[in-house]
Amino acid sequence: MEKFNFKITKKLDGALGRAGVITTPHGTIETPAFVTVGTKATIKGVSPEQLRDLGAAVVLGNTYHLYLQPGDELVAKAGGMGKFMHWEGPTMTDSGGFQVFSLGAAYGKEISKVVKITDPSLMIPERFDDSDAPRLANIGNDGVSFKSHLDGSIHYITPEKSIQIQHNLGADIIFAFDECTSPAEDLRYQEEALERTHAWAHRSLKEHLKLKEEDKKEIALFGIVQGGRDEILRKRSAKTIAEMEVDGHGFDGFGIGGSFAKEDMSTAVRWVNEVLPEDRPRHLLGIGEPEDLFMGCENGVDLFDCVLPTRLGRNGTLYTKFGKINITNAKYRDDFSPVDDDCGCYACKNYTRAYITHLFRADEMFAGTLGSIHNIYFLVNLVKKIRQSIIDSNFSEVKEQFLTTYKTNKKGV
RNA sequence: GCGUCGGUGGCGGAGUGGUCAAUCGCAACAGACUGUAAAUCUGUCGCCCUUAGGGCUACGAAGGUUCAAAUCCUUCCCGACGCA
Repeated sequence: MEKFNFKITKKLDGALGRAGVITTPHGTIETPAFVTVGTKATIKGVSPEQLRDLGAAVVLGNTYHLYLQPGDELVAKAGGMGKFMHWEGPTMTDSGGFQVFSLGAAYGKEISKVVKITDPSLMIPERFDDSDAPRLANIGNDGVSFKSHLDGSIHYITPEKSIQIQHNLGADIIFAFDECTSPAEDLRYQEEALERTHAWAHRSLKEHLKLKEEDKKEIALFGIVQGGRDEILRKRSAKTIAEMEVDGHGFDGFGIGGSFAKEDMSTAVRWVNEVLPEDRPRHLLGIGEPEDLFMGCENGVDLFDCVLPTRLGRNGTLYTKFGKINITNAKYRDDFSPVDDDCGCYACKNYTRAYITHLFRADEMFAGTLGSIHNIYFLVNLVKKIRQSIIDSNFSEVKEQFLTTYKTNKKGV
């Protein structure tokens, strides 16, 4: 069985970017790569065969969701998440740290991971003051108390518990339990949360090494860098996580977490990747718009995951080289061209916009499948092109060319 | 022919004297979505003026009662059912 490792094959001149290969027990991942999100051990609406055929390399499942349903022990009994879901390639699981945010501070609110407001501190306090707002995740220093959205039962997740669940799920790469903070939080809170995330990272690492000793599973653990939008915190976090060790063992790679204001993202990523050691892979958690992918690759990110291709694909928004289109718009009813005439995906090679808009209008399940296949292909392939451009030393040209066309946003073309 | 019930916005269907341009659902139109509480959510949805707001035309048709009618009365048209 191949052990986890990461090799850099080419670096970007004058920037942090690089192309490389991650090896896992279930195959290799050529990086940079777009990781597809299969929260509940399925890419919503897409079969593993379809996923493989469109060129995806990795699937990311979720600790919290799989722990609640069907239960991590059942998944272990099935032979691990990959075997359970019939995905033979590399797998990852997220630790549940994002649910600390999405079911906590963001619960019932219009806050998302990437905020539109340039300066999140300008968010209207009354709107975001949630001290007594209901939430499904409540943070303590030792762990997080979750109230299940499925049946209301209470579950206390500690770093140790998250790692135990993840070892049961048995992915090739797992993440330390962290606290993804809201962009609306002030610096004082970000700092407090960061200390907690660091303490949890240490406990995660310790538990992981202990379990690895016991279960002999070839699982790699990534530590997560947080720190909000503050330079000092981000760099401190990167340094802390990078240097963190238990019995001489550190993290196998890194996650860059947290939520951002769109404009902050590139600086935050740069701050972190300037500090993180070069020889271990970096995963920018939950980010995946095309312009973000260029930004991340340029700034030394090796892995991205994002729900956007599947969520948008299911909801009728499709990527094209001219920007995103809403395929349910009336103008596509009699448009017999493919979604994107340059696209080589199954949906574009075989179906028209008219047909896909019909499927959406008729509430047919296949609509979401075709939309997801197209969007995943689009993003997976975009990152592959970026990777190739790093290898071919023409990243800037490829970026410039793509983004210029993409921003024209010629809807209807 | 007689009787009963009913005719409301693209459709279904509330409302049964003022707070009704008319609840709600569907359809339609548009928007949002970034480690998935999401095959979800939001907005618009009679016409005109630029939003707050204002004006106009509307609840089968035509008359009428009333300060005020989708709502009451009369006649007519149409539909369902019942009796001949």
